[in-house]
Amino acid sequence: MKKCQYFSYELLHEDKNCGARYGVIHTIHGDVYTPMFMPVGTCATVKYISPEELYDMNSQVILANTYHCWLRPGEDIVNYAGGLHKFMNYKRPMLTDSGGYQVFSLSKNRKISEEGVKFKSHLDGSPLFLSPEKSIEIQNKLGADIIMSLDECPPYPTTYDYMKKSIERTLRWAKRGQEAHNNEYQALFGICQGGEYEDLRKYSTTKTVEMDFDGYSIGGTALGESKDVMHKMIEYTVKYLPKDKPRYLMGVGTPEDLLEGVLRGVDMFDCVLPTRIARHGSILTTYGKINIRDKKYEKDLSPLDKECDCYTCKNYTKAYLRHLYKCDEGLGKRLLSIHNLRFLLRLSEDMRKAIQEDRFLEFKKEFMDKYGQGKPTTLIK
RNA sequence: GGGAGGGUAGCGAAGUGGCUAAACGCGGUAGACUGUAAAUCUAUUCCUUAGGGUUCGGCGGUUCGAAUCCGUCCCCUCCCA
Repeated sequence: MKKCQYFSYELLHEDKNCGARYGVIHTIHGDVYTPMFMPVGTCATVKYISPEELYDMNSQVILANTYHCWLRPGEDIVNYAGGLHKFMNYKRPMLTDSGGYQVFSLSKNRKISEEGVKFKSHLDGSPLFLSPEKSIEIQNKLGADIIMSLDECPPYPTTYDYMKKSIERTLRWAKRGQEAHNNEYQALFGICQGGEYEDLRKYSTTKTVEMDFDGYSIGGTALGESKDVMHKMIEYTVKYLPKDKPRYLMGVGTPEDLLEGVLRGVDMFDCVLPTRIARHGSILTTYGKINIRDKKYEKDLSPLDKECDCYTCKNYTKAYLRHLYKCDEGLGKRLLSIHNLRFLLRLSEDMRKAIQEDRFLEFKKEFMDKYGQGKPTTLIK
């Protein structure tokens, strides 16, 4: 195992009134401030968005996905090109997911064993085998600043017995991945699972922490559980995490989920939501979610969100964006994605500021008072 | 002037006596989307006071029953003169 000497986390300030924390992560590609939202670029690109546009919207870390990059173009080609940063011309820090989420999302096409996961490629059905060692090997070649240990992400709900077996196996996989890790420039995060079961969350978390990772991820949330359950999953995990390491809530989420996570001491988030829903016409605004497709915006010459400072809001009207959307023009998807990403990045900035001033709770209430005035967002049944 | 084929919902297009208010596609109107198998998926789309009402170029027939059969008129496309 190669321990990373180029990665560290500093807790700069804790809000006096809640668990929210402001910090900085040092990497060889620069410093990033937390709490932060990380845009997802599964196939080594944030869909429709260039690196320059990401810098402009003050994006810090972006993600790429091990499973997808493994299939195309292949980790050796990325490595030959000089790693993900050079390959895709992104100069800021990057993170790769381990393929653990595909253990969940491709569940119809895979089989889990102690050794690893057998997949059928979603592209052509060809057989694939991903082990903890293989995942780390691929990620070592991809060269992101932060990499993830391969985990099993069981669906929600999962029985207690299965979850117990699953977290035991994920712990063994974590150990194997740690031993396989062979790139001193990369920080390795362990992933805590355990579903909604308090004792399993505690067990998974404390055992993972004992292995001394560079940071800790909270997995298994936002899989269809209620908000209450999600909040409990976060609490059951954060409780056992060390203060001097970053905490990453994987796959989350909505503006309200970010606020709830930060309130409970989470530092990092990622989610496909802003980009995916943008491509489908849904827009996050200060006053709630809207759909640009709706006829009421046909002649609306105002920006998507009057309080937004993004490139799209500074330059384009709803009427034009609606037109682009309805014509299925790529520029529409790009402009809408820019807005939604900037919305969550700006929310992150505002949260950091509020925490430094010990007024996170007030900020959260003010934000939700406005955001809730729009159409209620029922993202989880 | 002669011959042939057509006119079905906003558009394209099935259907050729009852199971047809009428397949399907597009377009329209809405909804969903949380570590991306996602430029995807779902609902809805003649009118309606929800009981019904009015439709398949127009009009008139045949029939218990017609978008479907018959007559006639209008219009469109192609070929020959």
